[in-house]
Amino acid sequence: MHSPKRILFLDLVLSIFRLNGLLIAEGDALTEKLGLTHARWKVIGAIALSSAGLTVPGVARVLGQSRQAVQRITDVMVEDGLLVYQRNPKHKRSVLITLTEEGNHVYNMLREQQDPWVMENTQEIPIEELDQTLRLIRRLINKFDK
Amino acid sequence: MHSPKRILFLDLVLSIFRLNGLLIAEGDALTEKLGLTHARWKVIGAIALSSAGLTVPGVARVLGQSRQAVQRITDVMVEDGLLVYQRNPKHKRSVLITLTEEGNHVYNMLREQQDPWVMENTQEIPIEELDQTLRLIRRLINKFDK
DNA sequence: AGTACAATGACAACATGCTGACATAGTGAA
DNA sequence: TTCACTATGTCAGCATGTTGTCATTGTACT
Repeated sequence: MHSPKRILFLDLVLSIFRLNGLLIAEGDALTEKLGLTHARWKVIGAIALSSAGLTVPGVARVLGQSRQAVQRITDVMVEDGLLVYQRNPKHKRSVLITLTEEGNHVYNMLREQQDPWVMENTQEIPIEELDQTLRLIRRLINKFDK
Repeated sequence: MHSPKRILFLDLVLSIFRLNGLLIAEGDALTEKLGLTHARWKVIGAIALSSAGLTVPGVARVLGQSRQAVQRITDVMVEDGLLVYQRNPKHKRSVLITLTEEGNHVYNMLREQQDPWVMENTQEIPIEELDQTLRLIRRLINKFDK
């Protein structure tokens, strides 16, 4: 009933919750000077990583969020001049989101903050351990993502 | 610049975000019939696990959240009859939170849902892998939790 | 004892997430 | 082509999280 595995797994779940919160706080601190929040750097990151351009529901699928939540954020980011909606040759209504010049600039600044942060927090951790952990996390994601 | 480790780590971070969302969805689905939401079962779990009773800021510290957020949830849960505030012999203002009979009942039902869920999702995963992953996650938590 | 600092409760403003509902556009099969 | 189904944008309501502020209570040090 209270098997070691059960305890271990529940502990892992709670730790995921905890780490999630801490990572968001880290990211927010990292990007505070850029005027970004976690909702925004997630979107910027997703778009910057996509070569072909993404639609709003596309970003939502990548981030695993509702399209409505993403739409609200991108609407504000377009107003703020970080993103632009561009005609989508493949779809009359669903526009593509791309970074403006300013959006690209912010992304580059984000990278400048992020790189040393990653360095600092991974240098003592063997790459094999990171890899093993990522594999297990992915395995769990696949289990739950239906 | 785009070192494998950097990519791996950022991938891990994104996967943590993703898994966090999926776990919350899983928990919500699991406890839907009990009338719980993730904000509530987190609080119930924290209180049930503490033998001595917890204060509102105490729960907040355990969960890594703001005391205001926890206060809001517990106030509603007291109204709903799941929790009671009890005099704290050690502090005139800061009351202790305990489960009511109904709260205990709900927690037991939660356990009945949770146990098979844990079984189902861990049976193919060696305990060593869970342990390794938990250790790395904890290591990262300690790094960021200051 | 007195006093500065920390902890707590309470309230407010705001950001972000979800779901539901509706109209419209796109897609694929008969 | 037509028609059912899916995808998308939009609006609304709500749950949950954060931070900031203020008054009050506790605590610890001199």
